[in-house]
This record gives sequence, C-alpha cells and structure tokens, in this order.
Amino acid sequence: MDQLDDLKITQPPQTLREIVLDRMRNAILSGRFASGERLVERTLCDQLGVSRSVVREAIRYLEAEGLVEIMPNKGPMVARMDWAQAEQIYEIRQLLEQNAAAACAIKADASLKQKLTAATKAIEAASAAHENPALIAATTEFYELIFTAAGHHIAWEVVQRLNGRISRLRLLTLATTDRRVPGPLRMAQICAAICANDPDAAAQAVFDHLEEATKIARRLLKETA
Amino acid sequence: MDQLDDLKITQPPQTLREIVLDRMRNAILSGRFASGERLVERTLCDQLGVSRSVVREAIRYLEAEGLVEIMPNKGPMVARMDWAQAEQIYEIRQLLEQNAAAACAIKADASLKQKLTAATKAIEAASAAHENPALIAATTEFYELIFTAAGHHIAWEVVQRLNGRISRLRLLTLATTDRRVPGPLRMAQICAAICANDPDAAAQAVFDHLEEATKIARRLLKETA
DNA sequence: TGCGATCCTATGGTATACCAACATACCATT
DNA sequence: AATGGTATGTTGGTATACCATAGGATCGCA
Repeated sequence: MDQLDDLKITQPPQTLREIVLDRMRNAILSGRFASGERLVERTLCDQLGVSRSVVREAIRYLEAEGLVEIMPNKGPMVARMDWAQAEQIYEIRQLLEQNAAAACAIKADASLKQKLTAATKAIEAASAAHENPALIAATTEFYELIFTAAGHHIAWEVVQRLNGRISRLRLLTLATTDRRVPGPLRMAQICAAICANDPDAAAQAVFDHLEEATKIARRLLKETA
Repeated sequence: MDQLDDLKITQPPQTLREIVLDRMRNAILSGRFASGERLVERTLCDQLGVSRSVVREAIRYLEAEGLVEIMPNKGPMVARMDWAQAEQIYEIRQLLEQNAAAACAIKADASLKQKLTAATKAIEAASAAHENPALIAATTEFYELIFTAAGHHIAWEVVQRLNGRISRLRLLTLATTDRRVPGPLRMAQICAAICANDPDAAAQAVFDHLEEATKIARRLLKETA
C-alpha cells in the first residue's frame, strides 16, 4: 500500500485558487493583514500575481468563513472582532472541547495516549523555546488528536473555524507568560485525564484551561480596546 | 441588531451574487437539487440567467458553508451526508441549543415570553395544517428567538449552518407524524420552561426534543440508505 | 472667500471570450 | 477484440471590457 502511494503520481491538484486562499487566510490569521484593513481587489491581484477572478473567489470563501466582511459599495475588509463575539466563541469552545475531551477519554487506547503524550511534550518544548508559531501548531495538533479520536470531526471543523476568528487573541493568550498556572501544564492535565480514561476529569481540565484563556483574552481585549 | 436591520432603509443593495447565492442555497436546502447532484457551472448560468463569475463566486461561498463539495477536475456537486455526520451535528445541536435555552430561561422577560408563546402557536398552526415549509420557518423563528434572547448570536450562526447540512433530514423529521409525543408539544414544553425562567427544565426539554428528533432521523436515514 | 455643482478616478459588479488541462466516451485501426 | 487516438464536455484560469457608484478634487459662482 505504501509503495503504491509512493508510486502514485502525487501531482498536487492544488488549484491556484486554493493557494491564494491559503495565503490570504494565513495573512489574516497571522495579523499580516490588520483587522479592519480594506482588501482592495486589484491590489491583491498585483501582490499575488493572479487575476481578479481568483482573488474574488478566494474572498467569497473567506467571507463565508467569517474572516472577511463585505462593506456595501466599499468592498471587502478583514473582519473585526469585539469582546462580545470573542466571549461567545470561548463559550462554544467550552462546550465542544469539554464534550470532545470526555468522549476521547472514554475511547482512548494505548496508541492515542502515546501520541497525545508526544503532542504534550511538543507543546512544552515550543513553549519553553518561546516559539509562538510552533506553539500554535502544537496546540492545534493536540486538540486535533482529541477531536479526531472522539470522532467529532464536524465539531473540530466548527472549532477551527471559530478559532480563526479569534486568531489574534489566541496568539496573545498563548504568548502570555504571566499566567498563574502555565498553559502547558494545563495541557498536561488534560492529557493525564485522558490517559487515565477519566472523562469527568478531562472535561474539568479543559474547563480550567479555557476558563483561564478566556480571562486572559478578556483582559487583553478590553485593555487594547 | 435586528431592530437596526428593520430600521435600515431597505434599499436593496442586494447584489446579483447574493440573489444567486440565496436561490442556490434554497434549491439545495429544499431538495430541488438532489444530494450528490452535479452542479455544472454553465448550466446554472443558463438556468439563472447570469454569468459564470456570479455562479462561481456563489459556489465558493456554498463550498465554505459545506453545502457544496468540489470534486477535483470534475466540478462542484451538492454535498452528501451520511448518518455519521448527521449524528455529530445532532450532538452539537444538543450542546448549543441546551445552553442557549438555559441562558434564555434566565434572561427571559415578559416581552420575550410573549413572542415565544406566539411562535409556539405558529408552530402548532403550521403543524396542524401540515404545511411543512411554514413549519420549518416557524421552528426556525422559535429557535432564533431563543438564541437571540440568550445573546448567543454566533452559536445561532453555527446551528443554522449545521442545520443547512441536514436540511433534508429536518424536513423528514418534522414531517414525521408517528412520534409518540408530537413535535409541537415538545416546543410547548421548551416554551413553558423558559416562561417559568427555569433553565434546567428548559435544557431538559430541549434535550428531550432533540433526542427524539435524533432517533427519528437515525431511523429515516438508515432505512433509506 | 466660501459654498456648491460638477467632473474624475478608484473600485466593485458583471459579462464575455479565450485557452489549457483533464476526464470520459466513442471510434477507428490493427 | 484490443489498443490507441480522437472528440467532446467540463473545469480551472485568465484577460478584458463595460457599467454603476462613491468619494474626492476641482472649478465656478455668489
């Protein structure tokens, strides 16, 4: 099977539109395009070296994702976010992530526990090295393991999309070092609860983690606003 | 927010793209475009009397919404759905709708209670008249009241989008008449719990309602599959 | 000098034509 | 009959043209 996969003409059917979509999404998520910044179509065409059709279709997708807003007669801009929205998103994450962690704790087998432990270590490493992009990636990986193991693929989709809307906040909260209990420790608690096949403890650990993240986010957003 | 929309000078800056988007979405949700049916761009252009640009951009949006899938080198088709997905969607709805109903029950004031009661009556009327489209609309209105009153706008967005994916299923479950406890009665229970400002009872009522809907959906989907 | 009308430009919205890549089905030759 | 080529249909991608509108700059008039 593996050999076959290797033989396969791994021609990435990645279309130009998808590349542009990724680039633009990353530019927004990473803050390269500031919140509220206007996205002038023809300018983007020049920057990306593609035609308007491609850019416009990518914008439609981002609009549906909630990352881009269309101002009537003005064109697209990077979506803005306020605390009222962020709060709701954190609340939804609470529900979905607790649910997933609990389900995962019930189903977790040896293989998953091993992977989850590795992911936790990766988070600790990235955190210790203060490498924020790696930290984001490792945290995402951690949660993806949990949601996938729980079989909650659609919930994971939802969470990812919502996270996109608060990406800047996540960057800030993850980078915050003045937490009383460091973030990686929280992850370790979640990991431990799942490894112990204890759904209640897993849900509680997720609750603690998100509760803290919510508080930090609230403080950061309120003071910058 | 809603009031503002109502006040707004309803000069429809509704762009052609939005019209096409609505039409296509409705066509999919209502089953006019069958699940798995291919959506040939140029054919759609003819049917709708618009150019490819418009259709393509609408398709991008629907793709992001999860209503349309793109098959590489084959083009778009109406997204398919299986029970595994539907089950997850019902589970997410359980979480979000219980949460919203509980929050709504805490906040509910006289004005909301009155509106909610009216919405419940509308559901009963539509159900008695066996008018499914009206029933769907009334049910949507009912839930929108709850989510809006709870301030859970983003959760409502999520629920609506997820409901879009299981629209055909909803049509079937709502139309099903062989439920032991009729759907409208369930709605009345939810309404009563909220009017009594009893969050626990509201959550329980939502649970009962969705649990039943889930069972019906499972049976329908499994037997037609 | 101040105000308003008018024109210009930038931008988005839409339509259309064109080409390349790919898949599929059909057909012809061997 | 099997192979290979061909025709067709579809999408992906691009370029371009045209129009409508918003916002600003300019100009003229009071």
